[in-house]
Amino acid sequence: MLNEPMSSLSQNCSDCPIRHRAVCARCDGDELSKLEDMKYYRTFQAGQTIVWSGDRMDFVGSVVSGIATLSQTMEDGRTQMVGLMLPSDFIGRPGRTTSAYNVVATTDVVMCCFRKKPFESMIERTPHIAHRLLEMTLDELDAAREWMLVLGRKTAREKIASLLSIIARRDAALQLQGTYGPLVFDLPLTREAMADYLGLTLETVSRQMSALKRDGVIELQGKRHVTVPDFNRLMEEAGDDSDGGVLV
Amino acid sequence: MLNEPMSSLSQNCSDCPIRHRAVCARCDGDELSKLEDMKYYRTFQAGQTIVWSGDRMDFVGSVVSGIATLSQTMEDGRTQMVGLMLPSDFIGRPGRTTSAYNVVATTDVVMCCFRKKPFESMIERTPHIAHRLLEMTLDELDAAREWMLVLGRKTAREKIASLLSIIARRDAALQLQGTYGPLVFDLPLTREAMADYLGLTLETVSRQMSALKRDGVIELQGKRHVTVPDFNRLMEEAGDDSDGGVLV
DNA sequence: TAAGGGCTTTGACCCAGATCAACATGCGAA
DNA sequence: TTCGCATGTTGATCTGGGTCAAAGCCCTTA
Repeated sequence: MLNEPMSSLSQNCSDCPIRHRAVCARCDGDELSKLEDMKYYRTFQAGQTIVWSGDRMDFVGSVVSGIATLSQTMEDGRTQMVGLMLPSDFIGRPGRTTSAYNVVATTDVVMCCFRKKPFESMIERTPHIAHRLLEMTLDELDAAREWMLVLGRKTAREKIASLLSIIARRDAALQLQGTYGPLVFDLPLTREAMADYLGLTLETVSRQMSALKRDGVIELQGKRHVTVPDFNRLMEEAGDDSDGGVLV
Repeated sequence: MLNEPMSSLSQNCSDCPIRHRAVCARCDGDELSKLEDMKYYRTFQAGQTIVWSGDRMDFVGSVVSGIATLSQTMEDGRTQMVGLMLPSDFIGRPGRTTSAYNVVATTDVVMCCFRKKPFESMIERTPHIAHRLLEMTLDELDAAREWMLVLGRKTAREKIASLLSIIARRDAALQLQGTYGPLVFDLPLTREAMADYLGLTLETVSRQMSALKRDGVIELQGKRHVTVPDFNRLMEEAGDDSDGGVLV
C-alpha cells in the first residue's frame, strides 16, 4: 500500500525533509549523489513489524516520516520499549547482521534505506557519514541514560509527565511553536505503548493521565489530543529542573 | 597519591593492558605514537569524584584500571547510576564541553587522558579512532538498552541476578575462566551502589542477596566475595534466555 | 442500526518493595 | 582495647502501583 506520504516524497535528496538532520546531514554534494544512487524507499503500515529481534537485517536506514519503536521482550511477555524512532533517526547497526530489538511501525512509516554491505563500505570511505553517525549515536546514548533515570527512580506520575514533556518539546521544536503559551499536540502512542515505554501497566498510565487532567496540568480532547497550558508546570511534575526548560 | 597501579604502569602504549580494547584498538604504529605523545595519566582515589555533572570537562580518556560510575541525581537526592565504566571504557564526549553526569571513582582508578581539543582534531584526521569510538558507543547503547529492560520490567530478585551475571560474565572474560564450574569474583560495588544501579533501595538489595544465598544461587564469603556454583541457574533467576548464556 | 472489536477508563483488592528503625560487623585511628 | 564510623542485615509496617474485573467509547463492518 503506497500511500500519500510515499508518493509525495521527492526522490531528490536535496529537498528531503530530513536532509539536515539525518546521517547524511554533513555530506557534500558529491557524497550525497552517491547516497542518492544507493538509496531506496520502503513504507510500512501502522502496526507492522519492520524487523523481529534476532532476525537477519540486511538493510539500514533513516526514518523519513512516521514513528517506529524499538522494544525488547522477555519469554513471559513482559516488554520494554528501548527506543522511539522519529523522523531523521537511524535504524540498524553497521557491523551487525541481526537486529537486537523488535522494530515496529507505530504509525505509517517511510524509510530511506540502504543495503547494509554497500552502506558499510561507504562509511569506511566517507568520514562525514561516520562522524554524523557517531554524533547521533552519542545523542541516543544520552537519551537512553535520561530514560534510565525515569525508569529507575521516578514515580508513575513523574514518568507520565516526563513522557509528555518529551513529546511536547519535540513537537514544539518541529512546529516552531513559541516556548510560552499553551502547547498542543497529538500523542503518537496508545496507552499500552506508553506503559511499555515507562515500565508501567496501561491501567496506571490511564489513571495518571486522568489525575494530571483533573489537576489541570494537561487538558484532553479525546484520548490522544493534548493541550499543555503551562509547560513549566509540566516540567515540575516531571521532577526535572524547571530551569533548563528551554525548548528545542 | 601515586599508588602501586600508577607506578607499575608502562608509559609505552604497545604493552598497555587495554591496548586492544580501548579507543586506540585499531590504530597502527604511526597513529599510536601520535597518541602516545598526547596522552597523560591521571589517578583518582576510591570515592573521589572525577567530574561533577554540569562541570566543564577539558579532557577525555580511557579507564586503564579500576571502576568508575556515571550517575544522575534529582534535586531531592534520588540517584540513578547510568553507566559502569570498566577498564578500556571511554569517558567524556567529543564535541561537548560539560559533563552530563557525575563521574565517580568506585575503586582507585587510573585513566589515560587526552586534552579534549587536540583529541577532537585527532579524531577528524584518524578514521581508525572515529570508527572504534563509534563501535564502542554502539556497544554502550546496547548495554544501556539492556539495562532499561532490567529497570523497567524485572523484579528485585531478577535485577540482582542480572547484575551479578553481568559482573560474573565480565570477570570470567577477563580471567579466562571456563564457562563450566563455579565462578568466583568480588563485587566492586557497595549495596548502596548496587541499589543505585538497579533502581532499588539498599535494604531490598541486601534482602535479595540474602535470599539468593539462602536458595543456593550464590555463596557469600564476607559481604563482597561471591561464588556462583551454577551460572545457568543464575541466568534463569535473571529472567534471561538461559540459552544465549555463552560466556565472553 | 446494530453488532463486534480495539482502546480506554474506573473500581476493588493485593502485594512487592519502600520506609523506618534497630542492631551487627569490621576496620582504622587514638 | 576501645571508640567511632561506614557498611550491611533484618524486622515491622506502610503504600504505590500491579492485578483482576467490569464497563464505556468509538469506529468499522454488515
